Order: sequence, then C-alpha cells, then structure tokens
Amino acid sequence: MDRKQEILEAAYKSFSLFGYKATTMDQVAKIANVGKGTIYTFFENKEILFQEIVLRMISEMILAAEKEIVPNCPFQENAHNVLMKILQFREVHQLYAKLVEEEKELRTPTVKTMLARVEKEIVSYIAEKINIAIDKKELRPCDSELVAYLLFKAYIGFVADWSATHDSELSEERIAALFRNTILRGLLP
Amino acid sequence: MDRKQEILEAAYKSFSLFGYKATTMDQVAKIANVGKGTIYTFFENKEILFQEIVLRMISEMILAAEKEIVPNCPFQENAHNVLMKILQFREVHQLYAKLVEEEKELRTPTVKTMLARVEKEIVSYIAEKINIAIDKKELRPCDSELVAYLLFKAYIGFVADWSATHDSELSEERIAALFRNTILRGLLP
DNA sequence: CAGATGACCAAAAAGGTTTTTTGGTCATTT
DNA sequence: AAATGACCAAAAAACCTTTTTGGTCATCTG
Repeated sequence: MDRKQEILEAAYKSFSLFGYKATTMDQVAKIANVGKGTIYTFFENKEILFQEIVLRMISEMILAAEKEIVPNCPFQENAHNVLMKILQFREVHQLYAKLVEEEKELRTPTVKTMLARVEKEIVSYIAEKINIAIDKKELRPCDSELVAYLLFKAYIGFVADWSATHDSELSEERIAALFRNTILRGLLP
Repeated sequence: MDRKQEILEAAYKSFSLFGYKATTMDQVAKIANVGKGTIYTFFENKEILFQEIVLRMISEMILAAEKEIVPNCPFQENAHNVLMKILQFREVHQLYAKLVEEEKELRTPTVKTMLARVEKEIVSYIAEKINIAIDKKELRPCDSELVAYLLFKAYIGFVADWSATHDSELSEERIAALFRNTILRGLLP
C-alpha cells in the first residue's frame, strides 16, 4: 500500500490523539508500519509532517463550513451558521480540539504557529464571503479583512471564552440575536 | 507616618515593578520600612494585599476613562475614546502592563483571577454607559452586557492581538472607522 | 541498486534529590 | 497594644542523572 498515505494517516491519528509534542516519530512509524527512516524520505522533519496534517484539516474544515451555506439565504444567516460550524469544528474535531488544548496547556510553539495559520485561513475564508456579499450588494462596502477578523474573534469570544468568566452558558439564539443586531445590522446597505 | 498607607505604596511599587509572583513579602516590608509581621496586621495575606492594590488600580483606570467623556458628544465617539483610553492604560500603566505580561508568560493563577476581575469591572462600566445611552434614546435597546463584552473584546483584539499575527499595526482611525461602520452603526436607533 | 530500515547519536526532556526561598506565625520587644 | 524579626513548613529553584526523542546514515533487501 502507499507508504506516504500510510504515514499521513498514522500521523493524523497520533497528532489527534496525543497532540504535537506527545507524538513521537517512532510512534508514527510504528502505527504506519514503516521504519522511522522512511518517514524522512517523504517529510523533511516532524514539523513539516505536522504542517501537512494541519493543512489537510483546514481543507476538511472549510469543506464542512461550505456545506452550511444555503444559496439564496441572506448573508446574516449564512454567516452565523458558517461561524458556528467552524467553532463547533474547533471544539469537536479531535485534532483541532487537541491542538487548542495543547496550545493552552503546554504552549508548544509549533502548535501556536500552526493554530495562527488555521485562524488566518478561517479569516481569509470569511473575508472572501464578505467580499462576495458586497459584490452582490447584500452588504455595504467595508474593510472585509477587518470585519472578518472581528466576526471570528467575537464569535470565539462568545462561544469559547464567555463561559470561562460567566457561569451561565450563552444560548445560540442569544448569540445570533446579538450579532444580528450589532455587527451584521451595521453592515446592511 | 501611616503604616498602612506606607505598606500599600510599597506593595504597589513592588507589584508594578516585579509582578505578583516575584514580589516577596520581605521585599514589601523592606520598601515600606516596616517589619514583615506588620503587614499581616493590616492585610490577611499576600493575595488580599494584592487584591487591595488591584482595586485601587481599577479606580484609577475608571477615573481616567471617565475623563475621556465629553458630555454632549455622540455615544459612538465617547465609546471609542473610552475604550482606547482603557486599552492604552492596559499597555502603559506599569501595574496593569506587568500583570498582563505575567499572566501571559507565567500564568500565575492569582494574577489570572485578578485580571478577570479587572475585565469584569471594565465590561460593567461600559455596559452602564450603554444603558445610559439607551435611556437617552441615543441607542436602540440591546443586551448591554453582551454588547459591552463584545466591544471590549473586539477592541482588545484589534489594539493588542492584531499585531501578533499581522505585521502592519492598525491605525487608530482605521479601528475607529471599523467600529463606527459595524457594531456602533448597528446600535443606532 | 533504489528505496526502506533500525541501530546509533547528540540534544533535549524527564525524573529525582538537595538546597534555597518564601508566605505566614508568634514569642518577644518596645 | 502594636510592631517586630527569628523561625518553620512548604513550595520553588537549582542541580545532577537518566531516559527519551528527532534526525542520520551505513546496511540491508526486494
């Protein structure tokens, strides 16, 4: 069977299960049923292998987000659903969740870098959607990069961080209403 | 001279200069020119002393923010100025800046707790201002606590976190424009 | 003989132990 | 009655030892 694929899958499993730091190349080799040296004929080093895995995860995530979009639905609604999907992915997807945890608990620098990469990708994706909506005159022209960043950070704030300082969880409807009445409302033509 | 005051000032200095963890009670005693035991006749323990200091800082900060408010100025403008002042305070004020650094680098739990307290105070303050603006019909009714949280987190995001992932700093005007055109605009009646 | 392998190595991390520091107390002093 | 600093247990830092790990490369094999 394809050795490279085998290695990628093994790495995906191991990173998802144990995170970046706690995954050893020996382990990946063992799971993939290859010699350790073999890994290095396909991937320069651990970090590059990791990068490859994370890029795959990003594709997966964007695909899942894209599925949330309902063509003739107003931007507001699609935006909310996409953002919620992404944040749900962030909490539910084994690898993403593990990396967020590792970044918070161990502060592995490589993980930090890669998570920044993931966020950048998400923000770009949202910015693109905003630009499309602007072209369709669904939204007023705006600094789409900044607005995308704002939306993403704000959603993270409410979905992930709010509960850290407040005891009652926020309902999805309350979050949706908030954004409908503030940022998204402000963007309407 | 007033021993309690002496101790408070010494503690303020030491916490500002070295942070919570690196400040020792011996040191505070020495700076305050009192015996270590004396501190414990006024403050239950190090944490309580720290709390006292932080509460004082909060008052200072709210006072500085309040000064930014121009009575017959639209909410938008005052809000922007107040938030920028608070974030500037966060970066410039020795103690606040030191604590933010310590929380990021050392993750001292006590510091984390107290910073959460500071943020809560800020958000409450802003929520209050929003409520006043709603009463004056300057803003549409809204979930002021959530909006305040949103504004604060969003401003932090742009003023403090943006530069971590992007190389070009954001101009204050660009930030102001963004909020004017999104959140604040969405809140207008 | 091209591609795979695992013993091997330096460097980093983990583990374990000793030494130092520090928050807090309290008998003594002022 | 209020202040003090020697004192103590516990936590942190420093130190040393052992183990683990990313990466290499001489050797093997299909």
